[in-house]
This record gives sequence, C-alpha cells and structure tokens, in this order.
Amino acid sequence: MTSLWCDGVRDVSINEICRRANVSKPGVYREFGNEDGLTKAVVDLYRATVVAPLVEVLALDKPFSVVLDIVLHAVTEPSGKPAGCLVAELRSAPGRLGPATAAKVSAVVEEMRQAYEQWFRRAQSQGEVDGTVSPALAAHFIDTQLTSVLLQMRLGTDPGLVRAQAHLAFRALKPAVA
Amino acid sequence: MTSLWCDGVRDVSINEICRRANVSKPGVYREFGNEDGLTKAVVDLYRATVVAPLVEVLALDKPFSVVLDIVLHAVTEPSGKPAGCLVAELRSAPGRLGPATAAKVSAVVEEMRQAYEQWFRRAQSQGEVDGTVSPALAAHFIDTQLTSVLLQMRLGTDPGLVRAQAHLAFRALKPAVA
DNA sequence: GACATAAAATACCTGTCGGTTCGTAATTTT
DNA sequence: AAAATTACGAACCGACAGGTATTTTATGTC
Repeated sequence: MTSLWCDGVRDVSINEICRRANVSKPGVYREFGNEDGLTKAVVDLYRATVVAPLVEVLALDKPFSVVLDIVLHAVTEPSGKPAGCLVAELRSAPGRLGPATAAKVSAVVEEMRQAYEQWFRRAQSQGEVDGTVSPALAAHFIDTQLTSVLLQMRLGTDPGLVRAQAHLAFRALKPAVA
Repeated sequence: MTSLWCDGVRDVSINEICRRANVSKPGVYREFGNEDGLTKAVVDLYRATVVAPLVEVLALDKPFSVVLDIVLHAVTEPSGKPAGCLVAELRSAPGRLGPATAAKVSAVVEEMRQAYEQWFRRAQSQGEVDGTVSPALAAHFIDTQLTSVLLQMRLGTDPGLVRAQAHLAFRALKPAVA
C-alpha cells in the first residue's frame, strides 16, 4: 500500500494514488491527515530505505576511494527502483512542499551533509584526500556531485557516462600535487 | 509583455500570466497558439538573452581559467534576473513539456554542449587542462557542473559557497601531475 | 434475529487548470 | 457615413486537483 510508491513520486495526484493502490480517498486521509502527511511518510520511508544504508556505508572503515566506488555503484545501479531519487527531486522544488514534508526533507539533507563531512574528515586524517580543503566545503561538494548523479539518473542519462563524469569530478578532492 | 516573464518560469499557470501581464487569455492564445508555443517563445528569448552571450564568452581567445572565472562570475551573480536558470529548470522536468518546447530545449542544450567541448579542446591544445580526458566527457562534466551551479542558485544557496564549490570541482580538469 | 455503532466507500464541494465560444468595439474599405 | 472586417475580452467548458459530507457496509451485543 505505501510501498508501490517510489514509482510515481511527485507529480502524482492523490486521486491517482487511490486508483493505483485500490484504497479510498477518505482512507488515505484517515491514515495520513492530508497530502503533506502523506508525502512526509514517503520521505520517512525513503530515509529508512535509502539514506540510512548510505550513511552506514559512509561510516565504513575503508579507504576513501573504495567507499566512493561503493556509493557511486549503488547510486548508478539501474536496479530495482525506477532510478529516481526522491530527495533530489524534492529538494529541487521546495516551494510546493507542505511544512511537515519540508522539515523532514531538510532534516534528511542535513543528516547526509554531516555524514559526508565526517567521511571526508576521516579521509583527510588518512591523507587520502586534499588536506587543505575545508570539510564543510567538501561536504557541500560531495552533496552537489551526488545530487547531480541522481538527477542525471532520473533523466535517463547513460549510467556509464554518469559514472565516468562523477569519477572525473571526484578527482578534485585528490591530494594536491605529490 | 513577454519580458516580465523570467520571474515566474514554470509552475506558473496561463491564468496567472494573464493576471500579471494584464492581457486577456484569448490574446495569449492568438499570439502563441497554445502553452507549448508560449514556453517555446520563452526559451527562444532565453537563448538569445543568456545562451548566446555565454557561448560567445566560451569562444573567447583567453586562458581557460580566465574564461571559467568570467562564466562562473556571471552565473553566480545575483544581478538582475531572479537567479533562476530556465534551461536548467526545464531540463529537470522533460516529461511535461510540449513537443515544440522540448525540441527547442534540447537544441539549446546541444548547442551549449558543443560550445563546452570546443572550449575544452582549445584549452587542451594549450595544455591548460588534462590532455588525457576525452573532450566529450569533459563537455558532459562542464555541463553537469554549470547546471549544478544554476540549480543551487535557484534554490537560494549562498553564492559564495556555490562559487567555492564550483572552483573546487573544476580542479578535476587540471593537468595531471606535473 | 434486531439494533446500535464503528469503518469504509460513494458521491460531492470548491477552486483552478488549459483552452474556447461569441458578442462587441475598433478599424478599415468604399 | 455606412458596411464589412478585424481585434479584443468577458464568460464559459470540461477535466481534474485537494478535501469532505453522507450513505453504505460490516461488526459486536443482547
């Protein structure tokens, strides 16, 4: 009921949802209150399904490049879900989100940002990345790059090209000179 | 009439447009045929106003980093227009575009891609960027990065941060080692 | 089996969307 | 100046959005 949801994400009406899920509209409102509650529930599901495993991988005690490869592979994998990243999509249209959804989204975004920053800090202490780059900036950079990857995947860009482009981008974090 | 348009771009209804511009709805339809025609006209205007100057800058006979600075500065400038990049926005929602608009958008995108590729090629021949990176990949990379910048600006991210992040990203194109 | 009650679904409300009809005012033609 | 033509715009159309009131259906109790 809540699950076959990741297919149509935004741009799908409550009417359409009821049609697909074979539930009545008042049923949805009884369960979630209003549209905002429903989208927030979807974001919750997304966080548990996608974000939590991601931050776990980021906390892995492995070399930076290995973790990076895992993440990029996971994110460009055409597996299962229809290649759309919910948060990337939601972030790009913050105007029309209900307050509960907006709050949840920014909480998730902040959670990821912190995970990125910590990941980068650890890599810095290992000398695996440029030590002169501020972790805050690096976190923003990583966020930007991964968001780009997700958006490209959503648009149907060739995964190989996306991956190559991302690898190229992450060269920017390599330790300066030698 | 057509001008005060860049403010609300997508997500603005024809009704709303008429209200703001003080024109009648049939007037709009007489002028542009349908919504697709109208959005296509906006893209045309955008191309003439924004894209054409950009490709001109890219064709400038100056060092890569200088051109890059000009472009980044122009793109992160809070000047004039409300910081939204039309094409970046339109590309992220190709599903709901009319055929004429979609065609125009992809033509503009291709035009920019070629400009990027040529720019990079010239820089390669000058030894200003990594010679081992394929120009096609580099063009995709540049497109991705600049699109990211535009999207961030649209979301209201601090321009300084956006610029710093972009500069960091473009280090990836620096010549390998030394 | 009769009846009160809780749950769920049908049918509906209001508002806006993209798009159009048609009466009228302005303009041209003679 | 009268007739023909064009340009314009208020009102309207069906579709569908988010959200709700009312009727139906199932259930528990005596």
